[in-house]
Amino acid sequence: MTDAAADPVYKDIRAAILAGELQPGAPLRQDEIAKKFGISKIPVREALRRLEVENLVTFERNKGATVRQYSEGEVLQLLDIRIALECRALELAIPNMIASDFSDMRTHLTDYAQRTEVAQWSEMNRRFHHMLYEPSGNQPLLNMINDVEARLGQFLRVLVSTASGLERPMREHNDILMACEAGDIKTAVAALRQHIETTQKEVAAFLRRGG
Amino acid sequence: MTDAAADPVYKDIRAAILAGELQPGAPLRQDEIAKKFGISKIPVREALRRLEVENLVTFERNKGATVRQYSEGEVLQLLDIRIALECRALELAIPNMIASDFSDMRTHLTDYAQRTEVAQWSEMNRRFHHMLYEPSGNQPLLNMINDVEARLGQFLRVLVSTASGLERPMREHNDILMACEAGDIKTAVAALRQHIETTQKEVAAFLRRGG
DNA sequence: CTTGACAATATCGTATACGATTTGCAACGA
DNA sequence: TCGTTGCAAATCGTATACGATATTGTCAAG
Repeated sequence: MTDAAADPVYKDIRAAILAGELQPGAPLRQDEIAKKFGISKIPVREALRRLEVENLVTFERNKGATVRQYSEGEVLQLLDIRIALECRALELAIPNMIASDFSDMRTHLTDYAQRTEVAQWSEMNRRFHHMLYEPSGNQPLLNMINDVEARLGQFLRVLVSTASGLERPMREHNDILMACEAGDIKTAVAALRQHIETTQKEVAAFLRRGG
Repeated sequence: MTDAAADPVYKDIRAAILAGELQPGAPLRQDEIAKKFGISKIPVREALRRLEVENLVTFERNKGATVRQYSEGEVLQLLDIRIALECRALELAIPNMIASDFSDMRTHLTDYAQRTEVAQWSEMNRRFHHMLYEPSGNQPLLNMINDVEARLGQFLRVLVSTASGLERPMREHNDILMACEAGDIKTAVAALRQHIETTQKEVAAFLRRGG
């Protein structure tokens, strides 16, 4: 973060992994990356180590770094973590929501519903969820949600564009938002929880069929 | 982890921070650490960067690393995260608990109650909580709980030995364990939640009095 | 005595260099 | 043909070296 040379490397590689441009298992050669950015290996290594701690990259001694591959079980476990973090975030956020928050979210959902490009669904979905949690004001919590999101990213992007269509999530998003507007924390949290649990079931089914 | 030279540095400094030997704000000089371990600065930097991503250390450009200082608000927010993660972990763990888990926890609590050394309370408390969550089998979740625990460590160690005594936590621990033995997820989670919320209130009070 | 400018020192960040390990390939023998 | 062995190239991990930046101490002017 404070590190001039490593920072662009970190950002670029991270973005490439999240966008799916770098597939799991892809090797990340230090010299190659260093040359590309016109720097030495040392800041490159620091960027890669950082991604390692974020669980996006794996190091093997004397073999270097590769884009991390998640097992099926881990994906389901990460969704359990999402349930924990996001339900709590929503619970904390609802009492802080104001009129403009609701209208922003409504606008976003309307926009979302009209998008036909499958590629954008994933990003818009992500954005809606974050709008729900931001009023919590709990930055460490929001950061953790982002981290988990990043780890699941590759996987869910594929899933969203195949398994679940647009209708079911949209309906559930609406239900959650309505409960928020009513200030009904219990209902909203229950709806969010079910929303993520359904995703979890879809992932499980997707994997069973050999995704 | 895969990194021979940096690993001992990482472990040592991390342990020193968690044990409170390195106070928040304390500078971590690279050359000094390197000499102490008989290595160069480069692996030292990697160890420190790793601790930075774990939020235990802060870097300032051209000023180096210091042990991170948490603000009062952040401590309370981290406790909100504990509520999220630990309640979920317990929920997932209870269905997997077997007789030996219960007896291990009972034994531990009995042992705990007889300790008179305040210094040990914090560690025994930590251990009990982890025994509750381990049967969840969700390793990524357990790792996150550990991370949050580490960030709160310095703070709670002080608190446990001052604000709350031994009686109240022990009673609550007992309540949680009894609900687990009864297989009553709802009651157990509610009790755990209240347990952490009480800690949160104690921290808030402690800070208000200028801890 | 205080304050500001400047020099000396300490510390950091990273490029370069090099030994260590792994990987790819080719020559050889079964 | 196929598996082995050994060498060459690729890649890694880290020590050393050095320019850049921050910190500290000194001295002169006010």
